[in-house]
Amino acid sequence: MKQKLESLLLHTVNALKSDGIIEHDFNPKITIERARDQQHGDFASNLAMMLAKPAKMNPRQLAEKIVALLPSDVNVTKVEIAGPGFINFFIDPNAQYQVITQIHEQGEKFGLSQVGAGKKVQVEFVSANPTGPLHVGHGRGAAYGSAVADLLTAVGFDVQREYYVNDAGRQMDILAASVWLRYLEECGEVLSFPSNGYQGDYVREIAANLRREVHNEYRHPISLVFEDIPADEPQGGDKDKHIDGLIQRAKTLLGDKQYRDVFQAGLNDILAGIRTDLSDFGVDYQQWFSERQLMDDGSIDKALERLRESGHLYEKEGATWFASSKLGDEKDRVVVRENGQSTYFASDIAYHMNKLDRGFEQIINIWGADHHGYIPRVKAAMLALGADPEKLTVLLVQFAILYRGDEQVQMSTRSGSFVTLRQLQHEIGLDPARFYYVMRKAEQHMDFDLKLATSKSNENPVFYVQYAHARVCSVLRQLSEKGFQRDIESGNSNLDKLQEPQELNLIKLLTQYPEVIQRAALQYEPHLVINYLRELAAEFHSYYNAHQFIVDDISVRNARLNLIVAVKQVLANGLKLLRINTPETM
RNA sequence: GUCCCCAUUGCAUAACUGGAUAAUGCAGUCCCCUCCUAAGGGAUAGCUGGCGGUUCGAGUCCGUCUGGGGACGCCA
Repeated sequence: MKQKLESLLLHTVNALKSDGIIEHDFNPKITIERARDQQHGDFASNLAMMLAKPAKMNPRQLAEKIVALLPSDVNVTKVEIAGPGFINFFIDPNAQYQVITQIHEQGEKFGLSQVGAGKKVQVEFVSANPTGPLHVGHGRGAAYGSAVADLLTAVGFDVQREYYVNDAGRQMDILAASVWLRYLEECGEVLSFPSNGYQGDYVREIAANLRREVHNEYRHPISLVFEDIPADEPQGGDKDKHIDGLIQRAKTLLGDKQYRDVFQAGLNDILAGIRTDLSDFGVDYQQWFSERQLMDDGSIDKALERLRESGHLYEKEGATWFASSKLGDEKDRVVVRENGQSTYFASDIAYHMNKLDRGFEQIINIWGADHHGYIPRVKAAMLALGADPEKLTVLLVQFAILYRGDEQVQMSTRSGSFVTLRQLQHEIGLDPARFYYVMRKAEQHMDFDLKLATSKSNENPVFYVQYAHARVCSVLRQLSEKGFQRDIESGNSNLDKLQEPQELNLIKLLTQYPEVIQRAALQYEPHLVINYLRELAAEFHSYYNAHQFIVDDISVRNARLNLIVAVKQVLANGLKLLRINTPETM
C-alpha cells in the first residue's frame, strides 16, 4: 500500500514538472508515513511542504494542486489536506481485510522480505575474551547481536555471525599462569595467589581437571617458582611486574610444550563453556575466528606490510607506529612494540582486512560502549587498506545495570565476583532474559531488574505478550470442546463482518507488521519489534475483553476466528524472530 | 585537562530519524468476574534540564550552560 501511494505521488511530481511548477531536475524524496492520529487517515505525506520552497508556493495551495493531479485509486477512499499542508490518505477498510487471508497463506513467512537482496553481511558480536565465563554484561550484546542478525536475515540479507576469539595476548598468558598456580595448589603446594591473576573458582576447576590428566608431572617446588619474582602489590610491589614475572617463570620451568598444554587447558575449557552458554541462550554462530590464527598464518605481517607499502607506518623509539592521526584518529597508534610483539590493534587491522577479503559488503561490529574510542582507529585502518570505511558499522551497546529489587548488583570480572549469563538464565528464565535485553534501545543505559523479570504478573511485559498468544490457543481449544468446527473459507468470505473498533485496529496493526520488521532490521533496532508486539497484544486483550469470539452467528464467528488466528500467527512470528517461546498455555 | 555518549511525568522507557494534540507500562485515584485463564479490561491526572539559534514546523539539528556515564596505555 505504501509503495502504491508512493508511485501515485511520483506520478504527480512528474505532472508538476511538466506543468513547469517545479524544475525538471529537482527530485524530492517522497516520504509516506503512517499517520499517528486516526483523524489523519491511514497514511500521510509531507510532499507539499517539501516542495513549497522550490515551487515558490505556499504549502496548502500546492497541496491542493497535488491532490488535483493525483490519479485515483480504488483503495483510496478519501484524500484530505490538513494542518500546515499534509496530504492525508484514507484507505478503504475492505482493502485491509485481505491481510488476514494473506497471513493465513504465508504463515511463518508473513513479514519476511527481500529488501536485503542477498547482500553479504557479517555481524560480529560478544567476542568476549576467553578468560572467564560470560556474565550478564555480555548477555545484552549476545541478545542484541543475535536479534540484529536474525532481523537482517528476515529481510533478505545473507548474514554470517561471527565470534572473534582473543586467544592470544597477555590476558591469556595471565590466565595460563593462574591455571598453573591453582594446579600447583591442587598438588599440595601453598602459595599466595597473585592479586592480578584470575581469581574465579572456574580456574580451580580447570586446574583440577588438568591434574587428573597430567598428575604431578607439571609440578615444580614453590620456592623455585617464586624465586626472584618481583613483589606483588599488597606487599608493596607492582602487580603487573609480579604477574609478568610469573608468566615468564612458567614458560621457562614448563618449557614450550607443557606451557602450551596449560594454556590450552584454560582456553579450551572456557571457550567450550562460552559456546554452550551462548547456545543455551539461543545464540549461534557460523564461525569462531581465532586471533592466534591471524598470527600463525602470517596475516598480521601481511597486513602490516600492506600498510608499510602505502606509507602509513613509521618507526619511532624502537616501535612501529600506524599514522592513524592523518586518517581521522586522535593520534598515531603503536602496532609493533619495542619488544617486537604486535599489539592488539595490529591483530584488529589484520582481522578487518580478512573480513574485507572474505567479500562482505557490510561489516557490523557490536561492541561494548567502552570501546567507542576505538572506532576512529579501525576506520582509519580500513581507509589505509584502501577500503571504504562506510562498509563498517559499529553498534555500541551500553552496559546494563543489574538490580535485584532496589539493590544494585555489583560486578567485577577479575576478582571473580559476577553474575554469569548462565546464572541469570537459571534465575529468571530464557524468555524474560532475552526479552528484557532487547526491549531497550542498545545505546541507552538500562536498568535490569531481576525481580521484575521473574514476576509472573501484568507488570511483566514478556508474560503479557506470551499470554495473548496462549489466549488465542485457549479459544481454539474451547471451540472444539464446545463441538464447533472452524471454517476458514467461511471466515474469509465474511471478513467484512469485522467492523468493531478493536477489530479494525487489530487489522491495521497486522498490516504494519512487515514494515516494522523492515525498519527494525535496517535501523538495527530490535526493540521496535518488542514495542510492536506489546501493542498488538494490548489491542488483542482489549478485544478479548470486549467481545466474545465463539458466537452463534456462524459467519461472524468464523471471521473473528480468522482474525485472532492471524493475530496469533503474527505474535508467533515476532516472538520466534526474537527466539522467545510461544506457549500454548500459561 | 581533551574527546565521546546520555538527559522526556514519581519510576522505567517510546516517539516511524525534522512532522500534526509527545506515547506505553509500572506506581496513584476510580471502576469491571452469572462471560472463551482477572497472568485480563475500562476510566482519570501528570512529562521534553536551563538559555539562545536554524525553519513553515524542534524531544529530534546547531551553539552554550548545568547535571550523570564513558574513553583517552608499546592493556585486552
